[in-house]
Amino acid sequence: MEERYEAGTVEQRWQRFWEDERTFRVTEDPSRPKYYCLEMFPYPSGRIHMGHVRNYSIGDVVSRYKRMRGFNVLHPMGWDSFGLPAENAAIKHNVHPEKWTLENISFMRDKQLKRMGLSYDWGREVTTCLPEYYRWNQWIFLRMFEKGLAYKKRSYVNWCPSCATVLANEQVENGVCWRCGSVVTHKELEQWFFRITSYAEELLEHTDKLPGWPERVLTMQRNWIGKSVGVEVDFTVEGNGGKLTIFTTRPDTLYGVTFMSIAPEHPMVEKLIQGKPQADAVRAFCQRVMRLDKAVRTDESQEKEGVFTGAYAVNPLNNEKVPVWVGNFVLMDYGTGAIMSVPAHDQRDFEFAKKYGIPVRVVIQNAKKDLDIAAMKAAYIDEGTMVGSGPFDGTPNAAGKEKVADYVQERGIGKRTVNWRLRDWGVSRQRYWGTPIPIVYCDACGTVPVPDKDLPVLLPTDVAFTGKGSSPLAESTSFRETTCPTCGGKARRETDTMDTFVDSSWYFLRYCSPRHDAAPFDKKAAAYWMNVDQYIGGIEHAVLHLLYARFFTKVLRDLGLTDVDEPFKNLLTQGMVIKDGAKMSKSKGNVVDPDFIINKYGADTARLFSLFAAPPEKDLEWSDQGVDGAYRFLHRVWAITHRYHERLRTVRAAGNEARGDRLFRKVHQTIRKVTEDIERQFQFNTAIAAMMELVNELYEYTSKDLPAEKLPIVRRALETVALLLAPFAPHFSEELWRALGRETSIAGEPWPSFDAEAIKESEITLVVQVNGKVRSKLTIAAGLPDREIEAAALADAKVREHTAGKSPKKVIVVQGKLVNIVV
RNA sequence: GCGAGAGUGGCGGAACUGGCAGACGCGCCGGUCUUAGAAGCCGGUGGGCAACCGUGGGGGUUCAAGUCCCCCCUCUCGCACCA
Repeated sequence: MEERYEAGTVEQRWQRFWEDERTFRVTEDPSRPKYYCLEMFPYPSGRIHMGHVRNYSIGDVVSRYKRMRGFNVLHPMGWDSFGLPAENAAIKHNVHPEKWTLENISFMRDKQLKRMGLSYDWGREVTTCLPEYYRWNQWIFLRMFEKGLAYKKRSYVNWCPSCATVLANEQVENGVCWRCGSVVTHKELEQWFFRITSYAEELLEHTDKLPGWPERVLTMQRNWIGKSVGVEVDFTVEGNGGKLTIFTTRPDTLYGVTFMSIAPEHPMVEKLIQGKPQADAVRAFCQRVMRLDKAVRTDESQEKEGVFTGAYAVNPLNNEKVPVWVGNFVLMDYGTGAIMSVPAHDQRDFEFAKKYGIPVRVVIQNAKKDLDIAAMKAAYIDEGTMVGSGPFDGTPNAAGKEKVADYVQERGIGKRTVNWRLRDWGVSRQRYWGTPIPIVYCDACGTVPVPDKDLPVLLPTDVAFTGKGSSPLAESTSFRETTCPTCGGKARRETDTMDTFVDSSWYFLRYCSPRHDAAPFDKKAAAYWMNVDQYIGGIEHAVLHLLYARFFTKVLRDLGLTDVDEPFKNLLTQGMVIKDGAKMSKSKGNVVDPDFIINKYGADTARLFSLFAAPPEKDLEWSDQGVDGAYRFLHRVWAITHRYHERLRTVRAAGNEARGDRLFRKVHQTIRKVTEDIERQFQFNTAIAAMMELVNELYEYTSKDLPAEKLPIVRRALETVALLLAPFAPHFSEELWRALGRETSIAGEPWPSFDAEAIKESEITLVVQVNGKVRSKLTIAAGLPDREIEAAALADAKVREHTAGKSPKKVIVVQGKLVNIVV
């Protein structure tokens, strides 16, 4: 053993060892319990950042710990490698996206991740931009197409005029493109969609079956899915006999309707204004509203405006005639694009009615105090009794909701419905660097799926990246022109590619059998490994990726490929790494480069610090001095091991015979503490603190000349430190283990167990309080009865001082903790 | 506005079912070693001269409250014209 700890040499040695020994390669083994630990795979941007270091350090502790506990641990890594940055690099630096991506991957894998000493089974690496992976995206797409889960429709989408592509909702930040800052516009395009709404109900219901997920993520998903139960009711348009269908969650207020509002895009608008004097004004209004960007339009602070169409609709419940307005706040893509307005019981309708002088009619009466329309300053939205509602008068409104719904349904003027906020998932992207959509358009046969035998539809490499016009695929004649698989005639390929979220929606299944070439994954392998026991990643994917992955898992289950309903059993959302109180970013100049830290201190220090500075789910404030502290701790462990390793060569580690020894007790207390902290929600920071305490105790224990008979206890302590530290600072621990004369790899050693008997203290220190204030401390034998403890406390000199001769009114004894004397 | 989470020394953070607030680390102060310094090692470190006071503020329950209850303030994150 070297006298000084040189992280670089140590880490290289063990990284080579693990690689040569194939230490972390795994296969299915039904005789052992499996554990699947997964961190969200990275986009190969070129360099890892501190967020990755933290994410992978957390996952690696979990994996190595579970491994030491005897689990067969699947811990894979791969690359989410399709996406815009590669293409932008191509335009800017004239390098092909594939070359750029693959080079980034080898750099990040070989020069960065492998230097962190992560226990990945690199034999399972998955790279989504390779045909062997994306052909299965295409295969799954075709299965979904067959089941009607993938379909094409015209719709309005976010469009960045400068990047010349559709943007996903998440790529639009405050109405501008996340990448170039251009104002995002809307464009009506024919796009492919996945029918995620077919699974809305199950996606929502199963949020109750994920106790291992953070509540806030589940809440975000529930909000996003946005289930809303209500009724559709048909209003007849007076005069032209047309029908206006509205959706409402408040059928109990149907008798209070005083006007209707429809979206400017509503197909009925033209019909309603036909021949009316208002026609031009309405058209102008609609034009003006529709021109606005979605972000502006749906901003709540946007003034609520409307215009009367001149038409009237008839309320089917009371046959009353109410005016139909066009409102700028009515959305065509939610519900039916038309609403009934009840100003007395809806705040927005109330404001609108006040603004335009529309009548207000109370139909839900407040039981405590009658509502007075003239005095009302806001809509009454609380519970009450139905009034002015014909046959329903006197019904409590909660029950009224059901009764009116039944009534409407019986009379055939409407039906119960459920509306979802969740939209179908638009997956088309007008970009090159993604999975080609396996569809061919033939003038004779229409939309034709590419047959399985022709998969993969390869991305052509000989395309031009100009950054102008349409996407390189659309410009590529050789790609676009093909023959129809059905009739053999001339046909053209779909030139859009798939959203990269498709890639990440099932990669965790691919890891189970990454080289399988008959299906996306081997069913048996997946049955053994799935589901993911622990998934770890950033909160930013709370809705998108995590919802899509859940959706895909259910689709694949329904295709008979897997039996699991949910992909991720437990989810840990780790906090951000921040510096000087702000997220690390180039523009703020507060970025800490992982390479720099690893070169200077080694990976073990980088890992240890990022685990020690904060609990995993909280933000971590980066501190250069804190890193020094972690480094110093490893040096301390190294130094004391070095001091004893020669003398310990022939010494066996102490066992039960050492019970009662101070250090031996601390060893076992530490095993318990570290084990509990890992098991209890991965509290690595306190686990590391406990190891530091043990090392501090060890220094104190050895500070005076140590008799030879204590050496077995020192050996036990050092071996335990090495074992407990193994998941956290793996290279370092291997080296200690070797220095202590052990020949095995510590990564395969069983996790130490503690001896409950050894933990027990023979003497305990009790706090003695007088009237709740600490006045003295008592060191007594453990396990004395309350009576004796009380007597000892009352006899204490300092206690007598504070009780001043008064006799105690009450004495509380809490075993092992304190005595409180009340006078 | 609604929902979730948080507020503890100079800093990051501990404190299991109410039971010594501040574990551990950083920083700072002192000692040792050294010609000197760095590193290491050892000791100290919430405030206050003290009685005492201290976990965002104010009430309460309790022998005992960071922890439980009520009211309020601040911050972070999500949702937010969804009919």
